Amino acid sequence: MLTKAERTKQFILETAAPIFNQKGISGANIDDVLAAAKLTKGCLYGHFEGKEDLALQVVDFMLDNNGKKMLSTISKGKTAKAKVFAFLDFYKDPLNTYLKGGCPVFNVAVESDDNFPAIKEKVAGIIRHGQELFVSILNQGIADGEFSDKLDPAAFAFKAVAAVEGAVVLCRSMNTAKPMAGLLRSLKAELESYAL
Amino acid sequence: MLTKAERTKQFILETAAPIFNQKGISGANIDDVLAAAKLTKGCLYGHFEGKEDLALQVVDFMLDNNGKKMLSTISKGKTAKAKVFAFLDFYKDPLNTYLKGGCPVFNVAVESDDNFPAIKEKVAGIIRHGQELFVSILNQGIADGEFSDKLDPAAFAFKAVAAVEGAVVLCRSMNTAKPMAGLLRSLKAELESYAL
DNA sequence: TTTTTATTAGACCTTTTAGTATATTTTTGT
DNA sequence: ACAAAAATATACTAAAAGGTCTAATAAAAA
Repeated sequence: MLTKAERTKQFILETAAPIFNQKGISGANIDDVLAAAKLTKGCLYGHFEGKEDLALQVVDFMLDNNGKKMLSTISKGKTAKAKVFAFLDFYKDPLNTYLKGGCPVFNVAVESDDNFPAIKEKVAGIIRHGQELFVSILNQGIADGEFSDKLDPAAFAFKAVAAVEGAVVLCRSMNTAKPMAGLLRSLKAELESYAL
Repeated sequence: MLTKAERTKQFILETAAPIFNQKGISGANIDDVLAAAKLTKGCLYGHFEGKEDLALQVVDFMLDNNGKKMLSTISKGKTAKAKVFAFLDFYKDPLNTYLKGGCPVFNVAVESDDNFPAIKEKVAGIIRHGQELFVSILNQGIADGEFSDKLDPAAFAFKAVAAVEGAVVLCRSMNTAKPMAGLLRSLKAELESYAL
């Protein structure tokens, strides 16, 4: 069993995550988190050194969660095609993301870009790792005779992720999930055009 | 000739734009802007009601500029295909954007999403308008016999913008412009596959 | 159960940032 | 060039946000 302190810390991270994801690292403040968690300064500062530390751990928490969720989603697909489709469908409801405020990877990438070098490196690593995984899935698909070797795994992986992440932002801004459906259809068709 | 006050205001907006684009609306502060512009409070508050007003006008300034730049870029293309290619090439150097900090439309879209409803609506309008323009260019291309009517203008317009904008963020985070080149090639090839 | 230790509440302090008021300088129209 | 008006600098105040300290409470060990 987790100790009381560990549970409280976890609870703070869980409570802070949607606040940071929606308001951003700069926009979120300690008092918001405390009010949402119904906790007080003394408690929070018993678990975190300060806002910077909290922000870093919240980001870690969000990105780790996202990675796990993504992996479990993808692993449900048995074939390469099914894995890619599962990945794409993960983004089908951009207005109601499992974590309020859209994709944390992307949100953090945008904000950390010019402001938080340590966090930027962390996200960059996750993005790179995601690309590698995507590429390895497509390569497996080619090796298994699922796809033609005309398929450029790196190019498709990047295109798919860029498109889908960009689409989340566009959809959320315009307040409609509709264009996402068309995009997912198009990306699926594009992949299927390489099917053997 | 512009009055002194108008020039100063313009200068403040120009100075503030890269700061807001890089740090975000929440992350940017008045003193940053004043230091960069080598101006003082009294001056700034003579032109803007407060931070909120400044933020709103800086956003307007950035988005208007972007729109003008985009339009002039696109209008250099004579055919529909050339216009779309010009649009795509606009994004070819994501690490060195004309305005420091990446694409202001996207940055503002991400941050305003859950925090600044008025700004969110403004960006949403710009995105919608951009889509309409893109679609009308593609429709013109179909009407002119440049493209097959198998081309779905709305779907392609959304896909292209989402991909390119998403790619800017991914490239900036990973600190490499390389994948963007492949993406632009792929989007161009995709469009050309509908050429007659 | 009692003692010890860890955790949390709440009041307080500090720093940062936004905003104001007034004096001074600079424009601008005559 | 001069007077009126506008624009700007400087010093100040206000508010918000971050961070600390101590007492009280709750958890865990003896």
